[in-house]
Amino acid sequence: MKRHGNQLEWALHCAVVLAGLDAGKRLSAGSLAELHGVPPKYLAKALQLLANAEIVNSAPGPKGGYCLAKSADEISVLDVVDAVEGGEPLFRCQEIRRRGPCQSIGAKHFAKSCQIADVMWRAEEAWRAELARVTLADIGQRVLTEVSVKVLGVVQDWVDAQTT
Amino acid sequence: MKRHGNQLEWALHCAVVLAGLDAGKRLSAGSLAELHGVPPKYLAKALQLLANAEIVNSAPGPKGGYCLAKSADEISVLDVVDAVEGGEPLFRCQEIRRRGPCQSIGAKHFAKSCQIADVMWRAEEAWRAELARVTLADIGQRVLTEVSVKVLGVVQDWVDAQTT
DNA sequence: TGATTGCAGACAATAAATATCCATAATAGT
DNA sequence: ACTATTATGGATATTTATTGTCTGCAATCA
Ligand code: FES
Ligand code: FES
Repeated sequence: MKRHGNQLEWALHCAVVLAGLDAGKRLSAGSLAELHGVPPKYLAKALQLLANAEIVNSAPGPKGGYCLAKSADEISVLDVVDAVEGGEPLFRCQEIRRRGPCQSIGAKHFAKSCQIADVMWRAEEAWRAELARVTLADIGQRVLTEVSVKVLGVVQDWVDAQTT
Repeated sequence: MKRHGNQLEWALHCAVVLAGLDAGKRLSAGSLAELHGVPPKYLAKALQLLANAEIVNSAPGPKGGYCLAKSADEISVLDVVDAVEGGEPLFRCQEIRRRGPCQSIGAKHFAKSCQIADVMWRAEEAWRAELARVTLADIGQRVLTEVSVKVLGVVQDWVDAQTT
């Protein structure tokens, strides 16, 4: 089976699409999957993560589907990333400094975190800070000014057709 | 989102240990593996990546092993990360914006990169900048001041025993 | 020469990501 | 009340990435 891509990219795109939706309207997981050309059942899992994180609001039944749970300027890209990735760090330290000849040394001598992990985590904080600084509203803004009117029109028409 | 494997932690620790080595001395892959309590044959793969990236210098035969290829203040943490992870980006965009109802639109309408990928890559640049700012010498410095003398002594003695 | 070590590639095992399926519950329209 | 639509959560299968091992070869040193 074809390799489709990653949940994070899907979730971010869905979030931005939902941010551009008219108030009161919703899009189903199936519609969002078709729009992005990804497997519907699997995308539904990603959307569930967003729903659990209270980034999107879900409703079952006909006319159900997803919409943003709060205004687009209250949702950062980091919120979406953490929701999908479970907030796990990029760098995972397994405390290898305690092994080998050091494994007999008492834990009290290793109070602080490893200096190497420190560096990696500081960098990760810089990454997160950058993601926290951008909201879905910011991206929506840029999309409106930077994406060609042709693409914008096709997507808008298609979304309108789905939400009638 | 790509997460970092354990090889990175191993490689970083090895690099810092080599940075603290007396001039002219070397440590074998087996010794470094024992010091960190990791599988020797697999650690050797990581060390080969560092050697290919010309971060460490390798020598075969008895008295062989690894030492830094340049001075510790010329090697950034980013250099090691890129060597081990192959310089691949954390966020991989699969251009899902071109699928679904948009797939019939000509490629010329999609000239620039996706606004979402832009955000992710800007954040990644912040991460890389932070890693580029720190050198092995910086870490060595911090280790000397922050790690307990007990641990420092055990490691130093053990390294001395390996390099006689 | 024999022992030690790094190198490269092939291979096997394990973990993680990707993808599907199903049973259940909620909702809207009839 | 009935049906069609949709989200949810769990179970499961499939594919890919990571982790780990093995072997043959070349370089080095005593
Ligand atoms: S022990 Fe994990 S990064 Fe040092
Ligand atoms: S198409 Fe890949 S991030 Fe938008």
